[in-house]
Amino acid sequence: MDCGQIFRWKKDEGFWKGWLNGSRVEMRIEGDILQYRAKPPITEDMVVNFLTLDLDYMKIYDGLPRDETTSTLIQRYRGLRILRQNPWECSVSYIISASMSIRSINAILNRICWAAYPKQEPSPFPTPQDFLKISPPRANYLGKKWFYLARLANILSSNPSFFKEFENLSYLDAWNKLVKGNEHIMGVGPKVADCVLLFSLNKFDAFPIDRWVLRGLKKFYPRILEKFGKGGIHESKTLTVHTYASISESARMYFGRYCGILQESIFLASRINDTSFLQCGL
DNA sequence: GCCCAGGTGCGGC
DNA sequence: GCCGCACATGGG
Repeated sequence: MDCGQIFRWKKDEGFWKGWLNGSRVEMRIEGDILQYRAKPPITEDMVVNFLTLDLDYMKIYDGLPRDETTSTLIQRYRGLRILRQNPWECSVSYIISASMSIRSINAILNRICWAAYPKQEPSPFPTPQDFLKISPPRANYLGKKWFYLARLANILSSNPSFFKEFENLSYLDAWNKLVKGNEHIMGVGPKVADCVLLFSLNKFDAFPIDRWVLRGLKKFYPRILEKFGKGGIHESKTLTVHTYASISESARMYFGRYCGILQESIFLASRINDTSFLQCGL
């Protein structure tokens, strides 16, 4: 809930509190029991869907490779799940996320929500229509990103089912459409596209590669990267679309159909040495 | 002040 | 196609 997959959830009095389909939800785990508190528009099916309780993670783990590193990661992060987010909110979050710290992303998203609905506290995430009504908190706030968010909001208000078109596509078709096709969204590059596909469009074979995952692959799975040559991939330089797609494909070949689920473990394991991350308490 | 954060679009070769 | 750069924000 607070490691950067989804944003704006807070732990308070033992409950994780956040938003689901525009309504307030609180949840916690007591022993083996998952409890949630929510009002009528929220159904149990929604909670089940949000937490991907329909997925059999034990079966998914069984399908992952048997090497020692993978086994260790599975053990260490057992219980870590992919959350099914709203595609619009997810896209906004990750368009903003580019080259930002997770803390900043949270702060910015909270600010946008408050700007849209200042009377509600805490504020839900704005609909595309309501996003278009707000003006940036100050001049040039977020720079070009603000413009990208407005473009996306415009697309969605004229075509609310924009993201539905991606549901029946294979991962690769969806990714190509988002990154290169006519459906390209400004601000959505190779990595953000993977996050949107994995976290909101059911593409569990998406494998987002950010600086942490790249470091993690280098450290934990050097063989996956070896075909790119020694020192062929420099951390400080951004990957070209071609190289990105190639590494992503290698990961998919090695980890299989649910590589996206293991990706989250690699992300966390890679970040665990980072001091700013230690404050998260994971 | 300087470096680093869940990268991307753009212009110059 | 690849490379280098600007780009906002906020914490260490």
